[in-house]
Amino acid sequence: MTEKIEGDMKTNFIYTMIKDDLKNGLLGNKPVHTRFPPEPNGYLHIGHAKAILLNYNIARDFKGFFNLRFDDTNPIKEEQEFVDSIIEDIRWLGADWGDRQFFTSDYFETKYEFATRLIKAGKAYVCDLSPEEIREYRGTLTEPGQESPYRDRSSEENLDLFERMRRGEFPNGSRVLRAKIDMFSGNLNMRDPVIYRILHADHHRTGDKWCIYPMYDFDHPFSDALEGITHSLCSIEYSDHRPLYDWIVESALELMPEEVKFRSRQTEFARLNMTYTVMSKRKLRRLVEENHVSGWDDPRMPTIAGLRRRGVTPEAIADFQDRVGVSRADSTVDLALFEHCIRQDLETKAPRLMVVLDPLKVVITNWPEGKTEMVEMENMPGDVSAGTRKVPFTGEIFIERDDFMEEAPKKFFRLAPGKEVRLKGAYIICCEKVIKDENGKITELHCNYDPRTKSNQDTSGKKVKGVIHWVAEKHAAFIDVNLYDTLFTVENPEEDNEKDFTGQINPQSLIVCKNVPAEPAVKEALPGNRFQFLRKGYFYYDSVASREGSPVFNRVVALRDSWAKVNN
RNA sequence: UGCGGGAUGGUGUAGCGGUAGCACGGAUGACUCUGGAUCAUCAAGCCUAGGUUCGAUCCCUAGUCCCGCAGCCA
Repeated sequence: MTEKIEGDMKTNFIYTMIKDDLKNGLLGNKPVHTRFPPEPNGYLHIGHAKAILLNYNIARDFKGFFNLRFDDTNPIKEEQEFVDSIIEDIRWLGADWGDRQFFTSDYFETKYEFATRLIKAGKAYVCDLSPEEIREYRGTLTEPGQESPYRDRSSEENLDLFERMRRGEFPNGSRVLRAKIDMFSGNLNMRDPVIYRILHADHHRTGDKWCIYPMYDFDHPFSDALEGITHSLCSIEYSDHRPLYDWIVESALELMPEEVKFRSRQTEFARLNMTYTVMSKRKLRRLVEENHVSGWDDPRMPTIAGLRRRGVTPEAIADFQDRVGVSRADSTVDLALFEHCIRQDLETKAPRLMVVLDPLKVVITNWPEGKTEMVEMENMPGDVSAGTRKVPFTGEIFIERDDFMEEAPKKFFRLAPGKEVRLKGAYIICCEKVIKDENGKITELHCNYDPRTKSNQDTSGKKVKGVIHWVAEKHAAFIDVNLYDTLFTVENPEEDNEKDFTGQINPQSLIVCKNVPAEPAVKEALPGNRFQFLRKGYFYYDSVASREGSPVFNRVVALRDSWAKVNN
């Protein structure tokens, strides 16, 4: 039985490691404890969702805990606005941190104390080198650094200087506190890294209480140790920081054992990349600031806020993350996988509705003048419990313009002159006349219907290959619809470093369809509802863009379209 | 002659000494009142070269290619 449970567990290198840790008793009687440590300086995106769900799922699967900790060590970049959006996004994703919401700034005092102990232990010193000098002394990738002339100050002097740094006696950039490690290390991070800098700036939480702030490399491992994080997961670019992480944790254990809850360890995994999108905060910010999109929550953005407004469900995102897995290898996931997860989730959740996005009028010449017939349609094919609805059918309807072809190829199963097609839920019609304007544009079709072919009561014996959707003109409700395509025209917008990625933006990424006819049932839709517009895709009632009485629907994702493939 | 990572079908990911599996994507067919969904079938892979072994994707050696690192950012 245990084997069965083990078998159900995900098989990735992190789960394997944790199982081993548990088996080897590395955690003692401590439960597995993870965390997600966002810096509140921007919006979360789908790549963050990978990290959030990975950490959260581990805590869930191993019956442990998951913390949310804001990494707010840099007052210049961080804002409350982002704290709020991050909380909203993580909640929406379904990751639950219970009451364990922390700010790294909560521990500034403890961290200061730790720093002073480091100084007393001769493991840190105040350095007066300028930023430029520090860079020069650091050496290069291939050459070792050289030691700072301030490296061997007495701990009394260091302590005094550090206290005065805190008191605000020195200007920004004049001095820093550095860990005394090894200027000759092959790992740049170990060359006496800066651990505190002077920043006379207001912090979004601590206000003007501090004018010195810890650096990530000092702060992060220590916060993990304080919170008892057992497995500190981060992305690959932090691999080089791991020795420093361990140095800090070991030092904390040695100098501050009373505060340290666990000897945390860092494990790195590859971040998520997706085709047809960019993921870096900097690039996403440019898209917003240069108005290539309408904002952080533009439905074309890979941000959580954007995906939510697009209409993607948190379940689809979770499923996607499960399928993507986690490894240490660089990878770019095919957007098609994400779209598949979305479709699969919505397939059984989204009731069907008929909407014509590009209307072409059809007059049914033999339909009794003025007659409206209510036809019954399933809300969810294959799911009787979802019930049916009545849809009005009349002699003047709209069909999709591309469901008609004047000169149709053999494989075209829809309407063409002299050819028959079924109107979904209603009758089979045959096209008898094409009406055009002076420019040759088709403005209207005249068709006749076969009264024997009513859906579910068909006595004609006719078999037609094509079934199309329609909306009765007289009863139509009108809605606005946004059709989205990928924001970029190329799979990897960042591939060519010479070209700016904004040059690859897809001019067709948003197509707005105004006042498009929909069956009257759409009037009962509520903001936040999702539907499948028959044959057109899944759509989301966008509460942000909609106004009273004029709903806006965003296409979450189109349906798979095998005709489009045949077609080209 | 810096340090640290990584290479399994088109894409993502399992397998860690015993016939290379899953998913997406692709192809073909069936079914269908959504060219949707569903079902069936097929194509497609271990970076290279040596070595160890009865047997290597896995272990060893030597390469190749790719990624990250020189903020008082995180």
